[in-house]
Amino acid sequence: MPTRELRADLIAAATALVERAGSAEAVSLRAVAREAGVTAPAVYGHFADLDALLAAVLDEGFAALRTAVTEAVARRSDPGERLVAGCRAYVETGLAAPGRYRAMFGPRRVAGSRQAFGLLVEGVAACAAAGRSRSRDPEAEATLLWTALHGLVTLRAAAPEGPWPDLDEQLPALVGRLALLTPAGDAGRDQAGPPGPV
Amino acid sequence: MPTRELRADLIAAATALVERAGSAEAVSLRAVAREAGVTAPAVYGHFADLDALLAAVLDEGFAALRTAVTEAVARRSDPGERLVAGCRAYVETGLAAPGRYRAMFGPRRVAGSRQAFGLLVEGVAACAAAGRSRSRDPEAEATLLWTALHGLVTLRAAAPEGPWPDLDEQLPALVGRLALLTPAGDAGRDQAGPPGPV
DNA sequence: TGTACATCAGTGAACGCGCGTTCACTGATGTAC
DNA sequence: TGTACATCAGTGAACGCGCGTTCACTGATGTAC
Repeated sequence: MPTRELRADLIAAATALVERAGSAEAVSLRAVAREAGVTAPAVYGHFADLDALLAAVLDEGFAALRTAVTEAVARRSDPGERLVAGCRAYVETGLAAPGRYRAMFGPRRVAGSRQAFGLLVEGVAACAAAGRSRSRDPEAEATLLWTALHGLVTLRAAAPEGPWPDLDEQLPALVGRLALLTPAGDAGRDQAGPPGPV
Repeated sequence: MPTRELRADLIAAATALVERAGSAEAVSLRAVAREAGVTAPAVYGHFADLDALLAAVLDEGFAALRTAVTEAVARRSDPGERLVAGCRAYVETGLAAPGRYRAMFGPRRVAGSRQAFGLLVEGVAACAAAGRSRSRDPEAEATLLWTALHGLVTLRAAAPEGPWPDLDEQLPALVGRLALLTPAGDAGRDQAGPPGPV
């Protein structure tokens, strides 16, 4: 058993247990040590206590979210596409580890989530500046968006058996409507209908 | 200590603990008994085990959600108003006991949530039938709505310190945009802008 | 190259604690006469 | 009205268990000479 890698192994083991339990509260220090193939006191060489270990797990989760969104956004230039791609990356990263995502927004831990929100505000504002969104208050639109994306991940995580519509349909509709995207290119397709009553 | 009321007292005690802990996993049978002013074995006279007790707590939560929505909807006749009022009742009931709400959608428990979804589909369909919504697929719109309402409750529950916009502003926008409401009466006000690019 | 020693990550034993669950019990309540 | 008895909801003691944390230790690794 290598020595200097134990810290990473412990985080990996704890991540697996959080995912399996679907919650951070149900994970014990001894269980993590067992999963990592090490005795319980060995944990204290790397973390002050169980809370510190779990905090590291959740921090990694927030970092994963941030990285995925940043990379997805960097790969495109059209503001509408960037917004949709960023939102999709957020949702997909969340759904790739739904138990961890849920724990990240669990009781008494919200940590690094506000950073992602900043990206969202910028994304909406960029769309508005480019005439791709009718938004007059990008922060309000971003709040609605974040709310909906969060709901998408957690609701699907809670009822994974579904039935759920295809993400490829649902997500552009959600983003298009909440960010008030206007119909150019792919995004906001569903805004095309007549605005008046049928 | 009265006898026949103990069952209700235990549920009330467990509800309080779930709320305080923000999660069902962190609640123990002995803690519930303590909170109810009774010894631990007394619980077994009313519930098979801790899981059964917690299930009763969550069932009450789903019943509260159902009742609140049903009553709010029954109090109005305009389909658009009914939809918004029902959604508001859902969110407010959830936020009144956010810990319990979170537990209701926690790992391995989803139970009675699909019923509320039926109400939502009907609400959107009624709006569409009355020409108050452009929806061509009420089930799809209802899914988006439920997703967003769920996100609204859980995200605010996770970060209660805010800052969050006023529900009176946020909720009609969310419902109006996702349910494709058309601007008549109060709801869907934000659909009034021009549909084309600025 | 070979020996003596310091370092220090992880071990194994031990502690006290709260847990879920069992069991024989007790003592209040309600009925029969 | 008064006594004897059945019922049964809740008690108190006990069990074995997994937990977080402590402590002295061990044994592999790396350095000094």
